[in-house]
Amino acid sequence: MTSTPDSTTRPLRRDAARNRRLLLDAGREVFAARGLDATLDEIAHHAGVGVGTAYRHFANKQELAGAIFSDDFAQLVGCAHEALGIADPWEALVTFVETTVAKHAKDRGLYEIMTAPGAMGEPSVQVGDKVETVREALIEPVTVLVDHAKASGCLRADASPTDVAAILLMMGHNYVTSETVGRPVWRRYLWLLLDGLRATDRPELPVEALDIDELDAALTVMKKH
Amino acid sequence: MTSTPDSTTRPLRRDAARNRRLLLDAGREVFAARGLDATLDEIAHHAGVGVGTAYRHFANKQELAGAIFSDDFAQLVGCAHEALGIADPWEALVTFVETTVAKHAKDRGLYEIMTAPGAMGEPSVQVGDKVETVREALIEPVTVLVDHAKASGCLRADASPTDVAAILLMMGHNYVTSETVGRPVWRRYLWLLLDGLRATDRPELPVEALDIDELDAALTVMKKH
DNA sequence: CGAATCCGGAGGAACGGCATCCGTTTCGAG
DNA sequence: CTCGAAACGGATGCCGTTCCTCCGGATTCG
Repeated sequence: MTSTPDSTTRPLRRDAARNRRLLLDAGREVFAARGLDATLDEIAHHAGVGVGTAYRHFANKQELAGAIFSDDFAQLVGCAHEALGIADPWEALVTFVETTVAKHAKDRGLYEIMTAPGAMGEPSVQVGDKVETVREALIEPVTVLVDHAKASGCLRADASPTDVAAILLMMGHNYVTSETVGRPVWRRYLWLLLDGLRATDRPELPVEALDIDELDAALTVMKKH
Repeated sequence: MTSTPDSTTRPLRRDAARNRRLLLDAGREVFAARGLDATLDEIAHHAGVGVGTAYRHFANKQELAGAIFSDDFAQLVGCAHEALGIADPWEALVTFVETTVAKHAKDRGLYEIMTAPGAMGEPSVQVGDKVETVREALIEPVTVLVDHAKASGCLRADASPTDVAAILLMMGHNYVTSETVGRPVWRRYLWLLLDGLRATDRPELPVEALDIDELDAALTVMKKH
């Protein structure tokens, strides 16, 4: 009884710990570069370990992805709430959108996992005491952000929180482009989209925005490639 | 010598002709619905014929796709040139973009083939006497459209013809959404994008537009999924 | 009617990803 | 230092996909 062996937290052997870290790092890099459909083989090789090792540490890709991206999720949700503290409502909204998009631009895996719900083991975050989907956790703050911006008249009145999601979606195409041309072209098009969102005596948008259920349905269909 | 047998144009047997037509129709439908990566097997089955028949009529998917989409290409290029005849420069530009996008919304295959250069046997059109890529054929008229709109002050001064391409690209996400929610949501976001393009004392866009070569490079990379 | 032509769909070949298994190596407690 | 437990690694098998061929039998048309 010198060391009460805890059934849940085993004291990992040194090599095991090292390899686990190597795998996580490699996973981060590879997912960021090639997206979620990178192979565990690929990641293991990149980490300099065998595939078997990878599978001993993580039951499958989903688990690895979960371990890797949960931080980013938390950060993003945090950012949304921080943005609520910004005085200027337009700046608040833009800040959130821009940092999110910036993260996506740097990390293809993050974009894909946030964009393909349930595709990779239902991305989730700790918010307070309960665990939620990232999207669930973002709905509320984004709604507030949008409402404030509309109330203050800087965001067009016919905008909707789901429009933010749609924009995040649409931006996807620009990340690959930006990488291949070696210039953050995505900023141009984000700007363009945001300019479209601005309120300056613009005609009303022709079709009603998505509601949350529709958005979910749409995302779910998309994940099936 | 009653009927000089032409080596290039054989008089197709009746059933063969019928099946060929069936295949083309089925191809149109299936490509439109499921995109370019539909299987020839799928198309054949949908046409009510065997796979073998499909492969006797078309060496592969590319050939079938070519036969199917060349019409649309021609139409689109035609539309671009017609738009040049419209008096109001903004309306001219919007007309072209909107009809193109509308076609894409109805036909996922068309979107994909125009968006993934060389992915499916280099899409081409007859323009006058020479054969060009659709994109090649569109560059010139679109450039003129954009220039006119800028000159007349209705299009923001920092817009570029490649922005039109980028918009076409970005719109891709909205078609699946529109289908699944059963409402042409794509119109909303096209509108949003166009509103972003409008000229009303807007801050200049933060990053320079793509040039043609960059656009090509980007598309080429994207086609590799 | 008969020869030329076409049909159809079972199935072979090639591929790529996922996950396992087991002989070998490394760790670390005593 | 020794030895058993733990971890390693990658060859290997499995499975789902897609592409395309092949050939006995049906159709067409002169």
